[in-house]
Amino acid sequence: MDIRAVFREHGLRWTLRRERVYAALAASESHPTADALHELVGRQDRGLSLATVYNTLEALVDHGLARRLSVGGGPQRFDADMSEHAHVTTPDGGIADLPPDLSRAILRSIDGAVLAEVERRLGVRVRGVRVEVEAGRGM
Amino acid sequence: MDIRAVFREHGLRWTLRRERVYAALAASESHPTADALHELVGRQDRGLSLATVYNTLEALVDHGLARRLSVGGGPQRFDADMSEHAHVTTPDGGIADLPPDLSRAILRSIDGAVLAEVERRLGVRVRGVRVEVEAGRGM
DNA sequence: TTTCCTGCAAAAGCTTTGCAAGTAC
DNA sequence: GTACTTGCAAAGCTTTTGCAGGAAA
Repeated sequence: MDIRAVFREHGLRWTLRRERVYAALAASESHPTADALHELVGRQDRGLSLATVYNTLEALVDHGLARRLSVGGGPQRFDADMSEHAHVTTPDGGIADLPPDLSRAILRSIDGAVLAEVERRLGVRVRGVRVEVEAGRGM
Repeated sequence: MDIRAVFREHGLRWTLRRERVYAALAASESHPTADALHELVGRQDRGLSLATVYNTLEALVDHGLARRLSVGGGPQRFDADMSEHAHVTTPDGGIADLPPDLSRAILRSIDGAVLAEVERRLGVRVRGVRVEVEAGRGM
């Protein structure tokens, strides 16, 4: 599907730079940092500035086309996969998707009634649940 | 219980500064940042440097007396409550504990068999599962 | 006595911002 | 034409580090 159309649907102005950053993010498996994307896209597009990558990522997040992943410590990582899915974090600071079936199994097992109770007691709306499996080294 | 003894049990050298930082962190409900702790403890202990707060927090984390909380964006937050518990994050970047019973209900509902499957397929050891409920504004 | 901790100041890393010029709509 | 985006450079904020002196074990 045309990226231009995706942007338009999300109320985001199209530019060639944004398209490239978004395409690279969507194609990546590794939940890259802004710097990694700058490096990656910059190989084809020499003039791309790091500031534009940051601005683009913020625009993507604001318009619901990407997520910020919270990792303890290091630079921020981004993910263009907006479907509900869980992550695994490794001791060296890496982060990866859990295989889709396991992701689903975990997320489905969380009882909706408990989330409704959270809403009732805290007076908030639950937007989603983030699940991260912390992996230690070896077995 | 004596903080000195807690440190010793965890193989962490005791100093008055560390005791104060740890006590303040343990007493806090708000998952403070390093800067917030520096400000808080610094009211009683004027000479405390921010570098020492950072060093202390790192030592606490390394010795299993505190956790680093990953929040998207802002400065790092810390938590001295090492029991398995879930958090709620608010749209303004805040983070709070879920009420204990709801925490338990969510964490217990995650099927151990699925985690065993994660270990088998990914060849890792599962150290824990982080759960964060994302709260939106109002209801 | 040995090893580690501390404050200070400087450095390093990540992210945001101001501005003038350029581009999407 | 208007409003938003861009690159550049500078600033801002968070975190780490080197070092000389001091404190814990």
